[in-house]
Amino acid sequence: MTKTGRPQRGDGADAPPSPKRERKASRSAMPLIFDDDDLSEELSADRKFNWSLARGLEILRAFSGGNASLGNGELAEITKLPKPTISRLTYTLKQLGYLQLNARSGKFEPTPAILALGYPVMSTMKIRMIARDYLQQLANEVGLTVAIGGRDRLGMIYVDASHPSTMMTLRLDVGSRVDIATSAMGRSFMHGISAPERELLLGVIEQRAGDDWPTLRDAIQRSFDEIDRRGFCIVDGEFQEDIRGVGVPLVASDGGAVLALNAAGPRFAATLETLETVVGPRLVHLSRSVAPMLNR
Amino acid sequence: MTKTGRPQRGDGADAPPSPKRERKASRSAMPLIFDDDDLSEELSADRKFNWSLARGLEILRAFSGGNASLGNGELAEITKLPKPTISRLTYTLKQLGYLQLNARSGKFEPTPAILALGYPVMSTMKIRMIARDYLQQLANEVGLTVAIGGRDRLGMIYVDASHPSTMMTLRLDVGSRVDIATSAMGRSFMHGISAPERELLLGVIEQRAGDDWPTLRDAIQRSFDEIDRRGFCIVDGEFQEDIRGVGVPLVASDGGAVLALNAAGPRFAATLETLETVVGPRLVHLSRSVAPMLNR
DNA sequence: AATCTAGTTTCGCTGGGCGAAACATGCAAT
DNA sequence: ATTGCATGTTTCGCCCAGCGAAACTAGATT
Repeated sequence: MTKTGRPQRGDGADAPPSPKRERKASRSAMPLIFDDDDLSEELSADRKFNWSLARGLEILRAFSGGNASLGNGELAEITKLPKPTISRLTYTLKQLGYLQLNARSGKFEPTPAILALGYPVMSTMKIRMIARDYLQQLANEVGLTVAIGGRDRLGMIYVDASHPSTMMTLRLDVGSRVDIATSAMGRSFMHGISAPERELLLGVIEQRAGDDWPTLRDAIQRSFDEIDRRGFCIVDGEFQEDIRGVGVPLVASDGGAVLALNAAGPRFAATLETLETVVGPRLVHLSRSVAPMLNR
Repeated sequence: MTKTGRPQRGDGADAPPSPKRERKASRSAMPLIFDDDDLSEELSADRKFNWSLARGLEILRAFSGGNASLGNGELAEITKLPKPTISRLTYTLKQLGYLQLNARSGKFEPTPAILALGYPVMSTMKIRMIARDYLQQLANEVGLTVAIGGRDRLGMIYVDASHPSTMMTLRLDVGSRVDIATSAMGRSFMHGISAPERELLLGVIEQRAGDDWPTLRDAIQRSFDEIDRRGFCIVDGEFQEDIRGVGVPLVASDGGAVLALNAAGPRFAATLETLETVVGPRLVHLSRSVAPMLNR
């Protein structure tokens, strides 16, 4: 969130000059990606874009940063919005039942009501009904978490996840977020989308990567090659130290939705060989079986 | 959503007089409950309340009405907002990645990104980590869906749910919504909250119930009595024909969060006697075990 | 009492958001 | 082609909802 706002109250006699505000011209209206703190740019001068809504949602997102509860001050910090604005938006969200004020700490915390927003997503995804049992079965067999994910900005969100009955660590559940660039799931997803979309995404990833880009680009390219060759890719320790996983694109046969499958876990849970000879092929098979059912 | 808006463009010569607009005085700023289409009232003149945000979120909620995808027209219908407003808000939500336009149907559908909003709720709820295995175990043993839920307006949202490995029907999952007044879970929740809050809620439920209120009130009272007597309540076929369930309040020992547990399924899955002698007591026990862990 | 920190409220301004109406588009029936 | 209907977008000018600087309030700490 940046959108600076408006100058105000230049005020009486010798008030300090309010900081200069720039207004940018909009360029495009592509899918739009942006990560973290950066909406601005594209939308600054878009007459159709409603900033109040965007800001409010950005507040809800702020809680994904690992903090269970946040005060107005912290929210102002995170979102870069002025305090009064935060105050009013949190007030609104509280009235709507999406946030509640923890009397003890004086901070806000998200409520179950927010889950209701996500329900339509989960319930209308046929795959979940269909694939659920396959996921669970595969998870148990290979001892890894098996999940379906879709894109959110520069991350992949777990839409469904099955854990093997044994695994206690690495419980990434529905709604979890993994990086799109360094995870097997993310790369599989990127492989599944159209070329222009992919280029757009990679462009943003490049920007974010900075100096690491050459390395990252090569790694991504290798994953793409793997998928071309045998349908799946393996990522070992790039997304997170000591985590390895397999990814497979999941593309609706009518070209509609694009998702991705993965199977992942701590290194000790699976050798690279197992991933290559057993898990990968199984995932590919799973993907082929459910892809035709994705069409609504 | 009602908040009528502003008159405009009374316009040239003999234009039809734009409809009169009333502006209401605000009354209170209580927790606020409202269901379905009715925010208005309380907030109309609240300087702190941001309507754009509320409207935008209302659009996301509209998809909970069972429709997987909705066009701007339908959304206008449902939310009672004028078309241009809908147009802009859906545009904004699309830009933010929460909605995507299905090219085939020309309608919007919610995306996985929305799940990311709910993740903080799920991840910070310690109970989920702790109770998860108990839930699953109980679910398998009694052959019913066992869930934890919190309130959302006049419904209860499943925060966690475990299905018995056998059950294929009635898969109410995380994010599912059941009525607060006619479900065992809902009534258990109401039993758990403070008296003033409860009265407030019952007031709204009364309004919504209309002529059915006397019957409903008695049924709710009976459930309250059951909970007083033995810790749980049983509801058979009130929430939904052929569904029966047991509910238990789940109150943090520090009085913070209030949730509820339930175990439910189709009638054939459990006799009333089983619910009374086995499932109920087990749920009560579960509630007692995890309640102390609710404090953050 | 003085200083910090955290949040809320005031206040005046103004441009962001608004809806009526006009326009565009798509599809069917005539 | 034309008309009609249904759906969605864009224009346009208005104006008040929302904004942020600054003042204020409330606690906590020194």
